[in-house]
Amino acid sequence: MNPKENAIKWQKKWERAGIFKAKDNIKKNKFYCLEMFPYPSGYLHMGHVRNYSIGDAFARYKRMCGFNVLYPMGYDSFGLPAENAAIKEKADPKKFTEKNIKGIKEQQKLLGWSYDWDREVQTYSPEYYKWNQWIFLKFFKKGLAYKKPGLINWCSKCATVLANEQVVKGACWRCKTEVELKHLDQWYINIKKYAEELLNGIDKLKYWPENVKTMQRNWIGKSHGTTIDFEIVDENGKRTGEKISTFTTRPDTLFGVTYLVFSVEHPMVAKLIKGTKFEKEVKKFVKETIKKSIIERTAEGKEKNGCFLGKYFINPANGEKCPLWVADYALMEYGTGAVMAVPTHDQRDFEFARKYDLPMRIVISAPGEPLDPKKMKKAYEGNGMMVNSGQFDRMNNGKAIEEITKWLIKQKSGKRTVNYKLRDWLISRQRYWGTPIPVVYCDKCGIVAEKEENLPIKLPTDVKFTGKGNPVTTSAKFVNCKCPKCQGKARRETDTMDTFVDSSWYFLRYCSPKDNKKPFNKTKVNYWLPVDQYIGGVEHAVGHLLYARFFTKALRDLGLLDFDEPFTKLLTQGMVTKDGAKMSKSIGNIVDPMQMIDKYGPDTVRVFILFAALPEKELEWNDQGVAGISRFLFRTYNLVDEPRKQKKETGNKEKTLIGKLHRTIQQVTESLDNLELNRAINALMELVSAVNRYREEEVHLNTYKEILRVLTILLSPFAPHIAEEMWHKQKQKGFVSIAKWPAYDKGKIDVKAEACENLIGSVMADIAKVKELAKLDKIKEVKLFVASEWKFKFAKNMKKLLAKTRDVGKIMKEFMQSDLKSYGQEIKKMIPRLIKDPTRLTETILDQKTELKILKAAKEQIESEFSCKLFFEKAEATEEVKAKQAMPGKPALIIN
RNA sequence: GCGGGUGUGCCGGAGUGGUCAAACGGGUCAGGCUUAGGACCUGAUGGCUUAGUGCCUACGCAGGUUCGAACCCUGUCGCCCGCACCA
Repeated sequence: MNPKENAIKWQKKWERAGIFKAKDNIKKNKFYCLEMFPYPSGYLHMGHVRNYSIGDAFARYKRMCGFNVLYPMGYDSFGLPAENAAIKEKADPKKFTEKNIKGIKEQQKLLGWSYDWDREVQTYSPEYYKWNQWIFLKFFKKGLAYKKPGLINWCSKCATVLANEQVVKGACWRCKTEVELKHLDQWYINIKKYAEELLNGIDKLKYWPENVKTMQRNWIGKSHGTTIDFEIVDENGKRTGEKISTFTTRPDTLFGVTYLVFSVEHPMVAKLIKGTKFEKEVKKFVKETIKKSIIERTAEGKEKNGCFLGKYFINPANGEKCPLWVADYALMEYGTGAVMAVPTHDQRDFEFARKYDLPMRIVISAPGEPLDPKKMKKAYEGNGMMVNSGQFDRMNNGKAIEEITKWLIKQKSGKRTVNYKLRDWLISRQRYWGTPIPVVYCDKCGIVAEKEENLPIKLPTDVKFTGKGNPVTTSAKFVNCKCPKCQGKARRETDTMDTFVDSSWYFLRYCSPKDNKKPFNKTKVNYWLPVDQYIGGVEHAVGHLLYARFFTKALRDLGLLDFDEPFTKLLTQGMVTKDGAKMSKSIGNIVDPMQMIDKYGPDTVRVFILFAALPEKELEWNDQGVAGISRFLFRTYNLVDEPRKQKKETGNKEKTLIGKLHRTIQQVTESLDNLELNRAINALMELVSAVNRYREEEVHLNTYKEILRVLTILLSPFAPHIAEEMWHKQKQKGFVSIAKWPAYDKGKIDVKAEACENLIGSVMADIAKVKELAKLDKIKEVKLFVASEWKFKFAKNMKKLLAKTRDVGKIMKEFMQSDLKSYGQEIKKMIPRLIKDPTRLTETILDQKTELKILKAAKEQIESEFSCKLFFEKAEATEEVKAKQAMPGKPALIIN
């Protein structure tokens, strides 16, 4: 059998029979297994192979368990690479994308992943992005999508703005270019409105990995605090009538405020310095700071810089007049963009105050020696007793947070505030290959939404890719349009949507991919969703996974669906590495899945990648390991390809092998349920070894057949093509891919037999030794000494004891006081377990008959193989042996 | 700094209170079978020892709980990942 040819053969048969199609059958139990759809880069890498092999094994398993399984695939096919290719190679992005989809799909089919291809979704098609636009309009009408001027992240290389989530360590997530800040008018989606629900919802995601949940919590970044207003005064203490708001989580330190800083982008800065002698210097400072990149500004351990504004403010707590500064360490994006500074109790303020020699005052006492602002080397950020704080003195600072907030509210200079780090999602992109934002700008009517019936607003095709500016703007036909409201002349929005919009709801489209009236059919979506198992990379923890959750909630509030969370279970698969590093072109350690398939066939690649590590852990690619899997699969296949001649008599290994089979079913089933796929394969390997080891006369033909039949079923989620071929060779009907998953019978799992295995193991070891000796012609007779009597005696006594009393402690005591030597250490080890679970007594300890049986078999084997004679009666042991065998344990081999 | 995770033989990884020198696979070594092949089969693979067997050491490090700990608790160190001048 050629594994690759065999795979292709069965793939064609599956396709013809259409066995993987999901039915919108509302009565049957559904299971929605979803993988993060790929960006079609044209080739499949090992990360894909891992992701989809996990999903496929699971989808196949669930299908075989009788679920109505939805297992779809699609392509996240808008995005920059296609457009960059267009610029570079003068290709059409559409053709480029279609070519790539074709390529990647061929490879996916070759791996035998059991998708329902009828439901394929491609985000670049007008039939799909029409609904992006439709949803956008719904959001727009609800105020969830809006345009506003703002300070945005700009990537000069990609020539577009980026969402917050797309800035990684101050650089563009895609090209790693340092991000600049710019003031621009941009489209946003009001995800912040859902911040609270998104945060609370995390607690309900019981089956999500902890790290992903933590990342989302941190990203949303909720903090409770107080907004405090300060009145601004001039040098003489005269009120200017202006107020400044600050956000703090530590209102207890209010009495320690000695100055206040604005961020350089704060709009009040310019107002306060206008026409003063400070104007020139401050402006210079602000300009220089803004010019610096985010990376530079947020570098670790960076010295803080600032500039005095020439104005002051009044601390409402003590009426003190303190200076106003602008500083580079205050961030416009967080809180109000202004910070009340408490040098003694905040490290950043401390550093700043030291540098510019600003006053410090202790307001919270630390335990131990009293704090001295002059001697302090760092701020004290811990808890303690309030001091220098008027009426709040001697209060615990935790209580003071509450009391001072109450007091501020009463004074009308403060309020409780909940602050989030999460910011609204910036979705407009100044690029071509994306969904056009369906609005127009009319001189008369302003921003006007397109009419629904005009959708889709198709991407223009008469554009030039110059590499400069947004190509969409080069299409006059597209830009110049009519206002949907007044029919007058208007300009069309040329920005396109972030591709993360596309992927925020694609999993809904799979339920009714051809619907041309709605983005998705509500009934079907309510049937299939939420996704039961989602699988993908952890890199989407705060991007895609948060957006998709948001979309679900927003669409729910639009009445389009009836659930709150899209993904019930999430698995983030680990990286695939080679030589200890992530596979990458630059390191040159890439393993091409296609080469592996040519050499070994898809089953080997799949099984290796599932077996080599737990799905969520890092996986080190190992060529030798792959060869090992290939051998395992051949060994398995050979069981049916070259069947042994079975006898139609009941053999002595019957029970053992059936027990092993049921144990395997149990292990594979349980492992699959927990997505521990490596362990499932592990169990299969053990079964194959066990089947390989028995002898013809040991098992009845029917038993043998049944074992192979079930083994084939168990193998099929992992190595479906080989399993099909095996199924076929066994003359089974239909496809094993949709065969019924076997149930295991706990009663058939022969615990006794399993315990025997150990014994057999040791006997076998002895046989091996005998073999060696036999070869050397050194023995004529072999005596096997069995000393197992003690076990049964002991067990009996134990049973009696347990029957008398249930006081385990007492038994323990009695036992420890008794003469251990007479029992031996073996027994000592055994006791507590017996106490723990007396019912296992008969299971753990073999009955004498079984043990003798095994030994008899071993004896026969040895005798026939080596034409020697073997004794194993205790009585035959010589006195000498008895003496040496001070501690009888396992059967021992005596060679005369 | 904060948060999440992790640490077991040559390697990947089992094992989460007792029958454990540690499953299964890979590698290596020895042997078998062979129309010699990257196929298949058997055995060995912590240390010291034996006729059989047994003993010692080991699960990052240090303590603790327990009759008994790789497993539970405390502290500590290393590694990986995420966030980070978030007021």
